[in-house]
Amino acid sequence: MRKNQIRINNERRILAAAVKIFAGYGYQGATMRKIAEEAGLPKANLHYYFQTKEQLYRQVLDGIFKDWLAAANTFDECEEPVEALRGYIETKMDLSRKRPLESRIWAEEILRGAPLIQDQLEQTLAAWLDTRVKRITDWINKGTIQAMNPRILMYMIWAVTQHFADFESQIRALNQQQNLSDEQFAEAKTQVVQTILKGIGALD
Amino acid sequence: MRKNQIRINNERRILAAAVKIFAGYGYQGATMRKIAEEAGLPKANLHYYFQTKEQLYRQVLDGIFKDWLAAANTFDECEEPVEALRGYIETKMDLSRKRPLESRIWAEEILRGAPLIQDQLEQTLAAWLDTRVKRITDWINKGTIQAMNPRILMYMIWAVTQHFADFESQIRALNQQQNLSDEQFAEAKTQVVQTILKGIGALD
DNA sequence: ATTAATCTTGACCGTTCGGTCAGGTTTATT
DNA sequence: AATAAACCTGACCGAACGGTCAAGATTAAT
Repeated sequence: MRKNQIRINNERRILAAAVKIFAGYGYQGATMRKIAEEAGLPKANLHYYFQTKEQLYRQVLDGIFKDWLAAANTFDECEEPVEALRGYIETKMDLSRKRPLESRIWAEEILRGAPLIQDQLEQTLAAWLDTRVKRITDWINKGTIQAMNPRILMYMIWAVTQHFADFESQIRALNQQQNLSDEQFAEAKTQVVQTILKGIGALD
Repeated sequence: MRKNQIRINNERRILAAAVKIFAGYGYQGATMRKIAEEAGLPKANLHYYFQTKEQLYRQVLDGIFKDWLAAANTFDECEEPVEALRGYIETKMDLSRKRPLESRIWAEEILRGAPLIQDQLEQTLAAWLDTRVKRITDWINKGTIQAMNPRILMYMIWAVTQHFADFESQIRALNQQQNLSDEQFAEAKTQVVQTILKGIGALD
């Protein structure tokens, strides 16, 4: 029962190539020719599976968005703010480390004013954020963490964790032209968690 | 003694238009036609003052880089970590608020791997960072702030402050389709400063 | 007033872009 | 074995790109 196997395989190949090229050149800078070359397929073949460049790009964005939301599981499963936030920050840091390309595509889309994902931001992401804001507000009301604006806290977490993916080339230039080693990244992860948790009065 | 007045005027107009268009569309998405239209000049005239699109883009980046470094004055003029860091963070936040376009151009350049400014990053910015790292290390050795990796602290500050410019469209989508009001932004500024300073043990 | 330098611009050029399509090949169904 | 469905692809298209250029207009210097 392995119908469509060809389609499944080729779509996967094309999407993987598209992630690389979109991340490396941006939406406008990426060309169907480059993606086809990266995928090892003729350009016309891409248009057989994805009618337009924009449609291919949308599917890439969809995949990123799903990973993005899935990273919140830890946040939801933990009762206490220290565990929940630590887990969420660490998961986001790991995502930046393991899948920086996706983070960069997302960042560029937002940078350009989110022309294609505005709806998703205003609907899905806004709802997602609302429920997390409520949880943080509960913690504040219970006195577990200090009073603050939960939205700004989330913005800070997103900013810092994604920075290690989005600004990788800057960090490399400031680190003797070397990407952060596993040890350096682990140190960064620890320090980010500590600084934020301590910064909102969740520690000591 | 107002020679070259025409040149000065037109270069300024073109550069201002270039900032808008590069920020709005990215390097590849920006076209000389759009910039010319924004500047209210014929396209051929742009090439009279700036030979190529890349040269125009480089000059835009140079201007941004200078502002960027100039923001560090507060940092250098203050003796104590709380003053110095608070001043630096606030200055960077104000830059994000008042000149988000420049921040976005910078971000896109880094996102693409910094193809045109790698040298500046490795030379000027690396040296700039080194001297600030030394100052922070002194504070740590004196026990004014807790032990940490000063570089990661700087990355965090950059990430958070620039996020409010670079991810403005995301923040707007999560804020009932409204840009942050002056009051909201002031709140964000305060919270960012408080969280980071408290997070590194510089407060209380 | 004359000359030189600077500035302006419409028309044009080669290249590359996203996308199309006809016709051939391979795979699945009966 | 025959038919249908899915897949493949070289060649092509109009549009838009960055950039050029010659010829004219304006400004500065003498």
